[in-house]
Amino acid sequence: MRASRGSQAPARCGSRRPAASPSRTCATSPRRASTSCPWARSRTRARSWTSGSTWPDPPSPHPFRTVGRATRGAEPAHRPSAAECRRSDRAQLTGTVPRSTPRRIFTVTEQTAAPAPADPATATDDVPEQMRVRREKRDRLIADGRGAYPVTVPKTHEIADVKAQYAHLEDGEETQDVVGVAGRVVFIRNTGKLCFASIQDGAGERLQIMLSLAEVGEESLASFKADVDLGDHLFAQGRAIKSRRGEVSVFASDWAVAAKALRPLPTLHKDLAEDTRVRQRYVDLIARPLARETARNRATMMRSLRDSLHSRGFIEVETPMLQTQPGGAAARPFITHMNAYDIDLYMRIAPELFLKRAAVGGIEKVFEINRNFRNEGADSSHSPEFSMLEAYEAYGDYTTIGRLTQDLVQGAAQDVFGTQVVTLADGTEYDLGGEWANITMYGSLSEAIGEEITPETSVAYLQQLCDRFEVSVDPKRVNHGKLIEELWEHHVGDTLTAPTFVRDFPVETSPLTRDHRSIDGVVEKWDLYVRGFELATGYSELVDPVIQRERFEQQARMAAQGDDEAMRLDEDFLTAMEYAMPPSGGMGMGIDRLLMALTGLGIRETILFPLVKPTDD
RNA sequence: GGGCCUCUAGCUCAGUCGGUAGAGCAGCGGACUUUUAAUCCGUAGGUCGUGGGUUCGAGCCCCACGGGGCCCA
Repeated sequence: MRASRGSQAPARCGSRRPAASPSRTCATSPRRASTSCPWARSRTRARSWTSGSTWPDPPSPHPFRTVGRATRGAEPAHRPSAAECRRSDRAQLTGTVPRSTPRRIFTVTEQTAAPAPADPATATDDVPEQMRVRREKRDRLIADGRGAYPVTVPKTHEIADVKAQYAHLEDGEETQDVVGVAGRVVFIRNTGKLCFASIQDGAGERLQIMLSLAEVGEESLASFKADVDLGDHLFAQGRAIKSRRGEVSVFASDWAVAAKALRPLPTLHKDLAEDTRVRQRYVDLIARPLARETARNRATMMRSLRDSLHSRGFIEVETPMLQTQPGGAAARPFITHMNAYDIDLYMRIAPELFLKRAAVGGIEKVFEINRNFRNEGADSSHSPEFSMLEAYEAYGDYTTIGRLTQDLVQGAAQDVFGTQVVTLADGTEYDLGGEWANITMYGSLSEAIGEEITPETSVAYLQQLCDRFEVSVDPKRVNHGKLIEELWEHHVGDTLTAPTFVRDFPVETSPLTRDHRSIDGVVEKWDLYVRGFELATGYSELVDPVIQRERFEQQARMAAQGDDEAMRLDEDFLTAMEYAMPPSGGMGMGIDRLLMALTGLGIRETILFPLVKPTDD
């Protein structure tokens, strides 16, 4: 659907362009993923020598079990991580975390790891001092047998759980409850015989660890001071207490570096520079709460969309991303090559033509959320790869699909933020609630320029208007619809702030949309504008295969005139349509743009790992 | 495509009139058993995006290129 518009920036893909999410569904259920996913397969194989031919139990709440199992297997080669893993014999026997506190939780049972040899390529003088120092600390931890990258640590509690469970303690009150916690060190304060460290988990929850000379002993405390840095993953086991200053803390009886960081953390009190945030999102996620929040909000939003669609009986499908012929939108595709068949393939610019094939086949309420690729510019609202939701509803039309779209967006706002009045990044509020405005393209344009413009208005006159208002149009694409669209964007598009459906577009702009049921020259299409940009588009789908063929032929003529975004005739798609697709409403919505609409962030903030131009060194 | 801004220590940034480069954080050494961006003493750290040019002398002026941002088309 949303394809044909050939206008400028927003029009290009406007509606259908969102962002990205790494596709790794197979990673979440390793036991089931052995057949179709090569990644999972290789993982299974790699593991099988330690634990037999089947997968171990689901991730054990008692990491020691895993340790025991892992260390029983013969290490095939030098594997420092296994050798470094220390474990408690007692815990291994019982499979539980000891309640009484052993002096040393970990004892090295195998010391096969040779002290890491200095790597001449990296341990030389031209690495920054801080990296050299941290590498030396890593080497020392390994040489001492403490380990810098143990296989596992006996973590028993999440940080948030400890904080909640012991929040009631009085200042300075101590318990005898022993917990094991882990997180990244984000603060260290050393007052001599007592050290404080704050560890942070992936959600940004922080917990204070206290290490005293009396509790851990001189050697352990000295090692902590010497070898633990900001940025390291730290495990600590000890009693849950509340400090004299009222902070829930773990009073460590033992600790371990869970993973040594070789690079220093950036200053946590200042945001990273914009460019660094995007290029090193992993650092951004550690350092900036909004980055963490956005990644989680995106996940909530995706789940909300899927839940809303599933609850309405829609079925999610996946359609080809590698296509022999790009279609479903007016956009330039990426081209790639398939060696086996020695043919060029196109990365899809839209899923539309395949979703309609699915509708022909009887998947009548169907949707897909996935990536599209458009070989066009990249700026603050366009990414070359973006995620889009497309949905088709048999026996619906552009009105019912508009209602669905409003419900989806409002539901997402509700699920992510608990309200339909969202607070944007700049602090302003934006109201997505209520019934959204409906205007028509010709009506709103006529009103804006003060004279009646209709589908009958001549191209010559529209060209005059464009000249008068200094609206430039690519000469290769001049036609009634294109001129209307450009004039409309110039006069009306920029003025829309509240959520607004703009309905009834010129036929030339929408080759996959059916003619209006009562108005000649326009098609049943809307664009949804939110905060001034195009968020979604919806159609009463064109299902007459004869008219569809004519529209394609018209597009082919536009292509012959030099319009490189014109659609190409897709014979197999027409064949499918000749089996008859039920009357349907369809919509496409940019997922990245939806998150932008909900948060006020730029597209590079809503995409976890946006494409960035490589630096030149 | 056009205009403007920007690139300096691991990070965030200052750097005046062209005169051999600074701060905070983090790092290193030391002190400190309740800190919260701890504090105190000491200390190390630089291809100033890259390449040219002007100049006795360039982080600074000029040109080109590269990365990023903003605004326009």
